[in-house]
Amino acid sequence: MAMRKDGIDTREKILKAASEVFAKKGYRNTTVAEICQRAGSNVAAVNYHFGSKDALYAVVWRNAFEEALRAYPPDGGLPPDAPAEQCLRALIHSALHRILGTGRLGHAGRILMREMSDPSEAIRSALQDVIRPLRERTRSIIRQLLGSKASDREIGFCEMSVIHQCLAMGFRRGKLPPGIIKGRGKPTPELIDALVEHIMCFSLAGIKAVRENIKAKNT
Amino acid sequence: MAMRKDGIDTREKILKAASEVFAKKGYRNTTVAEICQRAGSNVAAVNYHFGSKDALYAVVWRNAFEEALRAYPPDGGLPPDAPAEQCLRALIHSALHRILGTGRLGHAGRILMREMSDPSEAIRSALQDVIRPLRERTRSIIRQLLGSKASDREIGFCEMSVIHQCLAMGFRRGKLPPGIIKGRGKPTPELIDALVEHIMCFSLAGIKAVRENIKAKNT
DNA sequence: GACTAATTCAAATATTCATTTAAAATAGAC
DNA sequence: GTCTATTTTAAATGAATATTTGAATTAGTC
Repeated sequence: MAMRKDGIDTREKILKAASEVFAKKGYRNTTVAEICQRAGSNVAAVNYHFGSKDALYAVVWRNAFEEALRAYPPDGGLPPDAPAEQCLRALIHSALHRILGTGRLGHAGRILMREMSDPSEAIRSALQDVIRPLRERTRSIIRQLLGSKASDREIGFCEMSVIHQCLAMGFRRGKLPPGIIKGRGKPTPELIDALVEHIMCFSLAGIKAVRENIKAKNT
Repeated sequence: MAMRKDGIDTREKILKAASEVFAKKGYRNTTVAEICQRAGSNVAAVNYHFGSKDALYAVVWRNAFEEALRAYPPDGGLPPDAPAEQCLRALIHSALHRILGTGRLGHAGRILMREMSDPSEAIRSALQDVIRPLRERTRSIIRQLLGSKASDREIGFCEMSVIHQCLAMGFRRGKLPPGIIKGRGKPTPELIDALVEHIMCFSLAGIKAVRENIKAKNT
């Protein structure tokens, strides 16, 4: 007999609930019980529908990531030969939205963030597969901006400087530091845009300075 | 009767072992059993000498933090009226050493890092007490560099840009990304110095660019 | 409407850990 | 050397939580 509609339903409800809780608390700090309670189902449902907490986590991750990348592609829809500066802006825009986005679309970013500082065996390799191409793209853009004389180390340092400005906000999940926003609310689209502008301005100047340094060293 | 010498001994051994394990794995992922095994003592020792895992963690944190701050003071020994640029360099130098330092002196930084993305109730308030003055100092330096026209938001953004470049490396504990160092080893003092220079160069240029932006807006 | 495979459910099981206990060992004061 | 408070130890306890089980329910097919 084929899958029943109510079965598909609770599967979906669990997926949704799990997404929310995993994104909010991380893998280790969420219990199957909490997921099921939020989904309005029995605790056995997770194992019935997904096999294990690990497997559920992997599915949640894949779904969330694919959805977020579809909503905010790292190339921002730019043609492959767009100027490096535009590509950088698109990259920052995409990263910030994936990390700060409220609702479903922010889940992947927040899970990724947690995995960076406390990797869980469950999705380690899947995560690497996903990060690698993103990093390659970043490095290629920065290489263009730094010029052909840049060493791997210089590119690596700049990559780190740019990306971690984007990740920064993710580490204070929700609770943005005082002085940046008034209340304690979620980041508004307006704030995200302001952040994109700030990181662009800061990073372009930083990269240019590093580039000058390289030039000075090579004379 | 006073404390016995062997008692003091195992207390010390546990403190040392706990420091190492907590710094490496974070609070939630370390077990009392592992600490005691590494210390060569019975599992009951933690509770006998410290009362609980929580309490042990708090002592470890306080010791590690005080030691690290003594070894790498955020003002780098500069006089209170030193120019802002020098203060910024000292701040970055201190932060990087506390985060990347191998051995004992790196523990506080690594614990702090973990607490940022996954705070444990055990030391939440102690942590805040410690971070507040550091942040105040950072903001004050950045305020000087940005000029008096800078808004709280602009200061906050720049603070974030600078500090998270320093934190960046901490999130890849040990495993530095390829392209930055050759092997997979621990960060060498030489690498740390290079990082300080990079972050200084990148950040000063970034801050200057933001400052120009502010000036342009105000005309 | 009866049948059956899919799903739900409550309870049981198993595992991992922190913490407690109470007896045994021992360092240090006298 | 004896005595006692301190410390160590192995085992017990208890709490949290993922997973399993088997019976009960139910949706969909004929």
